[in-house]
Amino acid sequence: MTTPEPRARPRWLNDDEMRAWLAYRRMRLLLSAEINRDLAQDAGLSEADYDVLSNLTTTDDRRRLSELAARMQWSKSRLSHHITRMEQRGLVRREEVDGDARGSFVVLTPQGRRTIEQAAPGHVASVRRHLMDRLTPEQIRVLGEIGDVVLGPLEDRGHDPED
Amino acid sequence: MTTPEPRARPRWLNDDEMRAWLAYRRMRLLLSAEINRDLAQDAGLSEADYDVLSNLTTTDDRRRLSELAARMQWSKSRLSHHITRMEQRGLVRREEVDGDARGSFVVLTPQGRRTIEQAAPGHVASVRRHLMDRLTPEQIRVLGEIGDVVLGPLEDRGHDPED
DNA sequence: GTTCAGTTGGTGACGTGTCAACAAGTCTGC
DNA sequence: GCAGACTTGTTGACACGTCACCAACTGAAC
Repeated sequence: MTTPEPRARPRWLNDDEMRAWLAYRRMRLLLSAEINRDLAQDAGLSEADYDVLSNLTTTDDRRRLSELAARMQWSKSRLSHHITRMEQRGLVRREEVDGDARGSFVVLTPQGRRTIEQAAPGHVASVRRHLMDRLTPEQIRVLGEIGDVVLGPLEDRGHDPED
Repeated sequence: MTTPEPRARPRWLNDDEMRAWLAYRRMRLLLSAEINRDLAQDAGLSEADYDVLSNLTTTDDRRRLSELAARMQWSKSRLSHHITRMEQRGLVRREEVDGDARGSFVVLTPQGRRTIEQAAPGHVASVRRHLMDRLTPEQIRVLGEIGDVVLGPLEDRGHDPED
């Protein structure tokens, strides 16, 4: 309230910055909605489901819950809840870990594997249709750059999505 | 399942495309979390709250619910729920519309106005700190461009976020 | 061995967003 | 004026994510 300088003269966003900020926010809202819609319609999956499944396709189709959470940058709590729901739909199941009675594996079921394999081509097509095929190679490159610059500081010392 | 061509040879994402796609998704997850955290901490608002309030600051600090929903590209249902919650916190209130008994205005309360005015400088600073000040003018320009290209088709003939 | 700090994962309560259904009101054409 | 179509906004059920908390377990120091 009384801190004099920080609040004093805010440097507002200029036109380009405002345009970029709105672009980012609208994409978060509309682009995500569109891609999620496609995914739900032709595979019955949410984007979150798709992510879990695709991060689970490895040599043996299983990962420790913590490892999976860290990899996806989800909180363990979020993942635990989500796994519970996916378990009820038969897409994954939990399994005990030998040698660490606290731990649990998340394992892709055959149905889960079938589902992700059938969903993948359509999902890629959807990402292409709504995003990639509208951008020039240069724009795609810059988008990647932006991610590196913005996410670098957050992924390191950032406030982890830990519980 | 048996449609031969569309599913046949999916054009997977190349390296730059994958990098851009991951960048977009990680930003959606981490950048949003960071900016929301700041906003919650120093103004007690969610990003959604902030948006509603800032879209409500006009000459007379009021808008029709539908108009506000369209402007924000929210569904009327979402907005109605959210307004109910903000109403309970004293940030906005509903008011009847003369001449259309179905309608209702959403009106900024004095407390709502104070809140947004106090929150704005810190929020801008947060957007700068986490995003804008990390980007070159060129990157900012391209991000705006990307928004135009991607959102154009969605905002027009897109599946409206209507109820 | 025992202690104790740290880790792993789960849980319940809560705020949020979506979807489908709905009531009430308005508008159009006749 | 009135039937039928459309609009406005609300609601309830549900899926999701966060937060705070917890129980069970592990591992290192002593």
